[in-house]
Amino acid sequence: MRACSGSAVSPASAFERAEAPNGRPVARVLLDSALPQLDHLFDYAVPDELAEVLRVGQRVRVPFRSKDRKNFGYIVEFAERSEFSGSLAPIADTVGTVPMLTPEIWRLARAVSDRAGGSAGDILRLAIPTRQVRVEKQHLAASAADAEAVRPAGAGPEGGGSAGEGSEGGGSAGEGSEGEGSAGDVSEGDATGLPGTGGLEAPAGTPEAAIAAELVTGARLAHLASHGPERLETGEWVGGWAAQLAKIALAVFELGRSAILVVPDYRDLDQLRDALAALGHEETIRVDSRQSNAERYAGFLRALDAEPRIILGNRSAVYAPAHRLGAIIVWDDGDPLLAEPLAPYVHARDAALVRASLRGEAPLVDEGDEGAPRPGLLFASHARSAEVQRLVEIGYVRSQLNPPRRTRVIHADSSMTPDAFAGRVPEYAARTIREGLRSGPVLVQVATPGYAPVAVCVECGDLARCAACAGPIGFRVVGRASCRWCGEYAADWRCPTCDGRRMEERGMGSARTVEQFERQFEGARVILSDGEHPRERIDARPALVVATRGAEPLAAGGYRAVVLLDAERLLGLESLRAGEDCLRWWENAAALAAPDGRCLMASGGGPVVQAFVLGQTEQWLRGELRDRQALRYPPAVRVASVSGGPAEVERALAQLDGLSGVDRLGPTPIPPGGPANTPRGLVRAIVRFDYARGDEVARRLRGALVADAAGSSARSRGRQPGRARPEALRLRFDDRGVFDG
DNA sequence: AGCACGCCGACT
DNA sequence: GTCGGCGTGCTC
Repeated sequence: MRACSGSAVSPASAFERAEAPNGRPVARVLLDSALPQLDHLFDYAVPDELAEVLRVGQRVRVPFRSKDRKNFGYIVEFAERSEFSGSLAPIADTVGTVPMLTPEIWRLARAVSDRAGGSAGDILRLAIPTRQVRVEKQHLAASAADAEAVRPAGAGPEGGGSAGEGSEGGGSAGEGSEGEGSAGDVSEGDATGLPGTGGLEAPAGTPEAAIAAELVTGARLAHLASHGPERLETGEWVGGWAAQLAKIALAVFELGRSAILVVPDYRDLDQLRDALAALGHEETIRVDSRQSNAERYAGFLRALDAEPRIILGNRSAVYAPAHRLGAIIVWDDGDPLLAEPLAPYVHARDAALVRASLRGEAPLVDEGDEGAPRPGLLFASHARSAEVQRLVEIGYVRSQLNPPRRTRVIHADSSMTPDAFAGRVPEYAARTIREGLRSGPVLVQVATPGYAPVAVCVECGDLARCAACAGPIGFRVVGRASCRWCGEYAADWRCPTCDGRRMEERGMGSARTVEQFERQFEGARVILSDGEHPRERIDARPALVVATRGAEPLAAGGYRAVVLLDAERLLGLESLRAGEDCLRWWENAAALAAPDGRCLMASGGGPVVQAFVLGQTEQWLRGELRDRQALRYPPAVRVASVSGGPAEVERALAQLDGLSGVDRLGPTPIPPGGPANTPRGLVRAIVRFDYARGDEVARRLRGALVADAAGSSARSRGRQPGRARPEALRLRFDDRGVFDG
């Protein structure tokens, strides 16, 4: 029935499922606008001629600012009466017939933006792609044909859906039994003989099925994935994590629920897509920043259908609409790619947490998503983030107990290899590399891309700095020195200390490492993979792969050895998260080794290296979190940065007076210039607050921002047009970089 | 962003 | 008493 047989149940169209005015004369509309003052619902009259075609979630054009100026927006709800004292203007027009904003996504956008001090419209821009009329027509024609083919039996649009609803009733309360019951339905579903479901193995009884069964009852889990690649039935290799998450997502799907898989980058997407395809699931909806608009919109429309789907995408996939969402699965939430660079800068992890906490309470129409229980939440990774560790420690997320399989790690510290450098690597590491190369590929992870990260004066040895911006000079390419900040070539460089004219390379970038390896391991095939030229996959033949962190290719069968270089350099990065990031980079690299391969930590020492070598990363993380608790650093507390003109910032901070659990650092001047070319005279303060205070802090700072924006039109008059006021108040919540200087 | 409204100074 | 400039605030 419902699950895999989704398309056998004539699915009511999104239009039919959405709430109609039903005689109510008022429509509440969220306008498309970036202005914070307009981030609330505006009431409009439902005109008689549109009463039949208006639906909740629909895109509309409404008069705004004057009778004949029109603005786009979404209908969020209908109401009997309006609180607005003036007379209501009527909705002018509809945009298509598809209700694009589901009630769930509206509540999600509102909750997420409230938490981050931003506008709901900014979230909706991530959630809803731009409409493509051609794509929409195609989709509507196709689903009309589908419905036509199935409906004649006389089954109402609710037939299949409500059957599912019945067994779901106690879902959020029950534990395992609910999962078994539903899993039993699946084999019946297979009997419908639908295309695409034939080859699926019902994974009942597997650990993945057990996790899925928990997820659909609303469980929140943290899971450490085992190291090692896995060969798919198609012959392709993917990370074992991808094979496992694909099975979990598929098991959720077979319980009649949608699953959303959120991953950092497109290489992760490809692996999961392949793993799902190998399990027989080809209908995955992809949400990907590299897609064309038409592709994105087509996928979006499919996600709106009244059928469970597996949705696979990068950070904005967390906002995808989904029918009866059963699980949100986030892979490697510590990866900075999951941090949204657009306002209001909400991390996909936080959006997932909010989405998984929303329980449907709104009145339902038909078998709408509101009726479904809360989705489950799964954070999976090879290395836990401090944020998820915190969630585990406060008991909000449950840690999976089964210990992951881990590549054997060897530490070749300086005591083992007393300065025996024969080239780029110590002799012990060189031996490991040579041994590995006899039977397969070897991975060497290095800290820095390019040729050499640093240039120094040949005469006095001082660091070379850019004449234009004072940034550090390095060699991205052999012989070509350029500024690492602004990219300016250092052609006529002069040492400010000794007036020397020549500089030389210091340190080892990936390109220089390749150069050295070609000498040190003569005859070996040396392959470079870095951010600029990433290699996604390599074959099983012997090769020495030099990769920067995060750009390691997947090797068929896994690497014979994984060698981690430059630990001191990575740990020396001036970041609050340096230790946590290192553990993630190292664990992810070690996971690429073959089951009988080795991981060699070639240098370094100290607690982080020790934790990695001994496999005691959770203990280290616990200690780290305790330290941050004591220092009031995130994620033990939340932070918000408040920047702008000194007066504006002071006004905003004054709103927080008298709130307990809140303290502030600064304001301090923001240095003008820099990478973002900050204008002179701006200041920034950092507000730290307990999680319990988050709603209140966001509400008050947001209030200050709205007031500032409202008064801004007056103050900005007479200024050069087009440019935003530089001293305007800016808010940024939970910025991971605030303490990194 | 653009428009209306109101407060205040200057002028027939 | 009234016209109009400009600063302020609202937009259903």
